[in-house]
Amino acid sequence: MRNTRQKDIIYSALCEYCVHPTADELFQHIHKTYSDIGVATVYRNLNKMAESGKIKKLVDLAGVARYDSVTKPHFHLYCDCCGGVHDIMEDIGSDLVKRAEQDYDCKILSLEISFRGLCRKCQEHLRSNINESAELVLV
Amino acid sequence: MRNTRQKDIIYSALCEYCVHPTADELFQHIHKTYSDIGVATVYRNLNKMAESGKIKKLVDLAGVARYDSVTKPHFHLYCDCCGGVHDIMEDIGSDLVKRAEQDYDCKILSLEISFRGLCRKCQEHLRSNINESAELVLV
DNA sequence: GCCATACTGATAATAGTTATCATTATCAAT
DNA sequence: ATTGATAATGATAACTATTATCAGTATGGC
Repeated sequence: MRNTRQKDIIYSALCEYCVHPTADELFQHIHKTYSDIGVATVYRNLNKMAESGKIKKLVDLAGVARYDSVTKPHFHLYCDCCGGVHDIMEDIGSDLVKRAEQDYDCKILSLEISFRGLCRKCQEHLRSNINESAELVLV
Repeated sequence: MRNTRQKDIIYSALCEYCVHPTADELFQHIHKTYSDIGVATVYRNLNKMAESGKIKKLVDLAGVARYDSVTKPHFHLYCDCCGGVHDIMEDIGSDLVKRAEQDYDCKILSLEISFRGLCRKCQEHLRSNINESAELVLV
């Protein structure tokens, strides 16, 4: 794998995010500053970096790929309100893997835990809105 | 939601599977017997039943939607070898949810645990093949 | 600096899914 | 049973996310 200007730009752009962007979101963001970098290059590099383990690839509830620069084991909260994907750094994996392997006589290589709900920010907004107006309706 | 012949056929077809099929796999299967049922109807009914809670919708590692007639809480093993999605019925959810809600001050509405690895059958095949031939290479 | 070749950008192609719309089936009220 | 409002259907067009193609370009070991 060669080092290219594009790869560096894509990786640093990804690192700016904490709500793990899709390939296209990242492309749009990069395109503002570096209009010479093509979509295919963004997709290609993200997938290559995910394969090599430099970044993580995950699939959101709509089936769209998202990318994460944090590689140490952790899980994700998909916010119903803002659509963002936030990190949950609980340490639980290993027990779970051992139990499932014993109970089902299978080999587990990795696990991904996806929580669905409301992130801290959205919950706060919701709370304050409810205080201001009782007519608020959740979408 | 009205009752239709199509919905019944689609639901019973889904119930036959234990490796949760994609909408298209289900359509292909149904099409053999009921060639008058269209693809759109299969997609539509699966999504409607998932919304109403009659079945579960999940997204596999490739981002493709899969459907599951088992609605009680459980998790999934995505087999790297056969591509199937198998049920893991461990009881762990509630502790995890409480901990994450406390630690991250968020509201969790559901969680999905996805294991990646080898299912029982594939692991058995692998073991017996290794005994027969030492040249076996994992893909 | 040279050269093999991995990488690039533009674009065509693909896969999975959803939207459109005229037609048909369902079901509550008669 | 018949009616009528309308939800559901099937065919297909459209859309979205992603990958493949390919000629041209940049990288890095020599």
